[in-house]
Amino acid sequence: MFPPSALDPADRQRIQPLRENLISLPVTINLTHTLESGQVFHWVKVDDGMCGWMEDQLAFVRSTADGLQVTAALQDKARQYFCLDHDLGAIMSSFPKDDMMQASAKFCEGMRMIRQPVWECLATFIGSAQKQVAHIRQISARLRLFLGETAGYDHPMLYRFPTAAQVAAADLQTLLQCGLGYRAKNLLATARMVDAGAIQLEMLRELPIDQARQQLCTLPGVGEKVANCVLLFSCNAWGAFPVDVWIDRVIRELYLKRKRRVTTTRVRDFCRDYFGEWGGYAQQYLFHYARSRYKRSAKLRAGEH
DNA sequence: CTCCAGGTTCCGG
DNA sequence: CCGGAACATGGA
Repeated sequence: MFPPSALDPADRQRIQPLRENLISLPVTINLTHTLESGQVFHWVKVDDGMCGWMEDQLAFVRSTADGLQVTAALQDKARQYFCLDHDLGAIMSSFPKDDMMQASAKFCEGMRMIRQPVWECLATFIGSAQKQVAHIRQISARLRLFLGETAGYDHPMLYRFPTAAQVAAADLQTLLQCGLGYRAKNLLATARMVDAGAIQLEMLRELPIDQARQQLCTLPGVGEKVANCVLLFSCNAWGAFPVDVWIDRVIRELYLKRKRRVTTTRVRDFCRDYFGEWGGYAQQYLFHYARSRYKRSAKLRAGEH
């Protein structure tokens, strides 16, 4: 199985400093829901916590009754990364109280949004098209191992995610070996455009959401769905609402069940109007709940929640 | 083996 | 704007 599900003994020893001087940030957070719900794909379990990159810093985190624990030196980074400035309670209460939304809120209690680096998010989601979450993890691990810089650890996920320049300098063959399939040429072309300055990723955060989305969609392999993932997960656009196959099913079967001729345009407009300015959170909760339920039961059907 | 996965792009109605 | 089909790869 790739990547390895656990750290080898040497890595466990090496990350020990990250587990010292832990402080508790008093917030509501469920790390399993937050880090394993398809927002990010690179965290690895270590004992009772998890290890992974918060932007350019490798960290160990764990949740306890006191809140989120992280080594003191990285507390500011953690506040930023896990969006601890967001009032989860206020956000959740801003959503309609329909059955599906309430069931999702209950199941995903403590799930937070993550502020990701723009390039890493963009590259990862270009590779996510028609791929299972487990496979997206595999691609992330191989990109790190083949193209990223080592940080002195053995585990592939503890290598740095390759920069746009590093991906741009790669050949197609290497990207194919990462398991990207037909997405390889899109990632390569996008990396080269970013590296050449055809688009300023950091500037996207300053633009109105529609302009930012328009720019993102000029990149090969980036359509509306991937663009919305980038906007939501890395550009502070909390109303961005990615519609993937799961969300599409949820909306059509639960929210627009009696409607006729439900087109993709109509699904998109409904989501924007119904869930509001924090809709991205609602989307992530619905996505995670729908997938978790599917794994246990047979099929997504109205009335089962 | 078949089916499907956090889609995008191109093409004819 | 809308529906279909092609596009690679691997887990279930």
